[in-house]
Amino acid sequence: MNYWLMKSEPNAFSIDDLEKMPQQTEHWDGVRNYQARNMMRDQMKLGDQVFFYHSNCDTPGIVGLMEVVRESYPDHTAFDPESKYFDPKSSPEKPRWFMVDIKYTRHTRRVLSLAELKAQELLENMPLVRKGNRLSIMPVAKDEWDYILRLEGQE
DNA sequence: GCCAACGTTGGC
DNA sequence: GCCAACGTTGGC
Repeated sequence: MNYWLMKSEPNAFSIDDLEKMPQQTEHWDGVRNYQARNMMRDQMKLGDQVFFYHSNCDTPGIVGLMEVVRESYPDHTAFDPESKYFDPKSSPEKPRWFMVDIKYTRHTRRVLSLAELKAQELLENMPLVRKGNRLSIMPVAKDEWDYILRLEGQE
């Protein structure tokens, strides 16, 4: 099993929005970065566990847990000229962009802020806390995953 | 293939 | 709102 972290701006789509979706499930569309796409397309598997991260907000940080419930398939928003994610270079015959389906598991008991994560020596190798990293999807090592869940239990 | 210009991300 | 860090684009 793999572990991941996925970012979303809560203004656009928050953990609360995900919880309210039918089946508490939504497709993770709009990824337009090749590195992120490749991980999603090639490595995200059914049952993989995912941290939901709120970016570009008052307190950026991990706010919940989710699970991959459908492996990658073409991102149809790329085919829609009305969509802000439209990409004329992607077509149903030759899709360029992909998405997975994600299901809500739970909120974390508290927000694990970026500031708190940055203060953890054991997390210093996470791309998340490294300067200039802009990946919207990134792998999380199992020991990092476990460490963060233990951190959640502390006040 | 190089690289300047430009656009985006995202913390602060 | 600012700006650093990147990624992408396109002229040459």
